[in-house]
Amino acid sequence: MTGQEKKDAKQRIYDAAISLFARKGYAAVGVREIAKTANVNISMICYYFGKKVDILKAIINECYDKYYQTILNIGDESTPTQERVRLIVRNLVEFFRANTELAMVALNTLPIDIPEIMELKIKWMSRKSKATIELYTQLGLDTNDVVKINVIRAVLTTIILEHFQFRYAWKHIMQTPNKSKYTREFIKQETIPEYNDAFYEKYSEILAELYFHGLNSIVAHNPASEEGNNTTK
Amino acid sequence: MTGQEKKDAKQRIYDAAISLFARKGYAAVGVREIAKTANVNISMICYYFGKKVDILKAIINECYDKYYQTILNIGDESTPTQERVRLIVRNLVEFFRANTELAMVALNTLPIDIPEIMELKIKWMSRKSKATIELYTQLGLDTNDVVKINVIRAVLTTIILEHFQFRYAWKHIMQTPNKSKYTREFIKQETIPEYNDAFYEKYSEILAELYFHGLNSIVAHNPASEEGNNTTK
DNA sequence: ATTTTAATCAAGCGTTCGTTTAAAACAAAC
DNA sequence: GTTTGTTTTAAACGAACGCTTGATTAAAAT
Repeated sequence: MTGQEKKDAKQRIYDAAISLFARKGYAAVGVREIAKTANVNISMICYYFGKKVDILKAIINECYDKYYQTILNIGDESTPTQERVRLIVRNLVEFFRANTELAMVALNTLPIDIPEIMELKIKWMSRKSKATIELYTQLGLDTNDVVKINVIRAVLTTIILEHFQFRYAWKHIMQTPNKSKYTREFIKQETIPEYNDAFYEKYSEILAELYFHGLNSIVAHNPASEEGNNTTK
Repeated sequence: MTGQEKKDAKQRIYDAAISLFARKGYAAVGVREIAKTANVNISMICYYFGKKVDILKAIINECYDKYYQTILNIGDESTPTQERVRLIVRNLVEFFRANTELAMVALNTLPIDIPEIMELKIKWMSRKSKATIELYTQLGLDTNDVVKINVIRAVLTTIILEHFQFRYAWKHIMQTPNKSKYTREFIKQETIPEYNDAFYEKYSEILAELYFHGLNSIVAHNPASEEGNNTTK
């Protein structure tokens, strides 16, 4: 009760940063804005995190950590293939639903010109590649076919992330008080459901269906006019 | 020959901005850096574009304009469905291939806190929604089923964009002189093909396959335990 | 020959950036 | 009640930010 009622300053800074980075992007948010949102002094950020980029590091680490717990928790090779696909879709959807802003920041931030972030992302992507190979093999996919791998590499994550980004943007569009002509027209034209449990149950089911049958079709796909240029290391 | 040899200043500013925005993100790039890269004085940017945000507007407009030329150029309803899917995938891949940086900037920039950009994007997205309805109908998709629409809404664009973002990032990873342990390990572990015409022909074919069969599976999908909660406006 | 227009430049406006410092406030421990 | 270590504060550092100004140049139009 001695001030434990409110979250400690570090957590408030962290939460404010996630929220602001998600909405504006990492570079567009200043430390002063984070401090103000978190109701702390500017130098608290330095005190708890060091540099601004260290907040981003913490965000990326938390996100990928949770992300990999998610995709690893889909049973082993004894589980039927379609069931595993259903599980991975369902888990991913739940992950993004529970960590929308966290995932938006971690997955959207362009790392190319921030070497430390680039390295961090590469470290995690390296893990992911290894983790997914096993699933691809079970699906019957030729993991030496670089084209097929390039097509499906990040399909699931990307599709789901895009959905939550659209949902996130939509929420902000609706909250904007003064809407332009185009915006009002767009709102009228789009049919947006309630994003509740029922929606995401159906969403996961349909996405799993699409993913499973899509994958099966390219596993079976062997073009006639192609010689084996699939192991071009 | 009177200085027409080099592109005019406005074009140099525009090209520099696209390249820098793609690599670092809009907010992380300053006008001074754009001017320096374009080899012009800072005030030329104001002279030709006005505000910094006006460069972004021009980029977004050019991108979406080309984008819609692309997705509209896939024949009409008399064209066989699978052929139209093949066409739209092929065209989209060619579009992203020819305009990678332009598309990265236009599609990745977070618009929520820049009202003018938000409006611009909404204007274009509104057009897209209308344009794709016709194709969905031909595919046999129930366009009143908000869940199915939510699943496939931006699937194609998102998948292809992700591929080119990965390719873009990979190029920069390889160009970095001092690579860390993780990076070297990642490079060794990944098999990256030559991204030439042959690759993208096969890539388009496989993606079209995945998309077509995935779509067909969800068109046919009618869950038993669901009553009609699909018109929840 | 004179005026108009378009293009370019150096310099600087006020503001905000990420970061740091040194000291105050506070807690618990002795 | 003093000490000790943690948390918080105000103030300020130099650098970079977006943007503007006023002068200069060269070509075009009159």
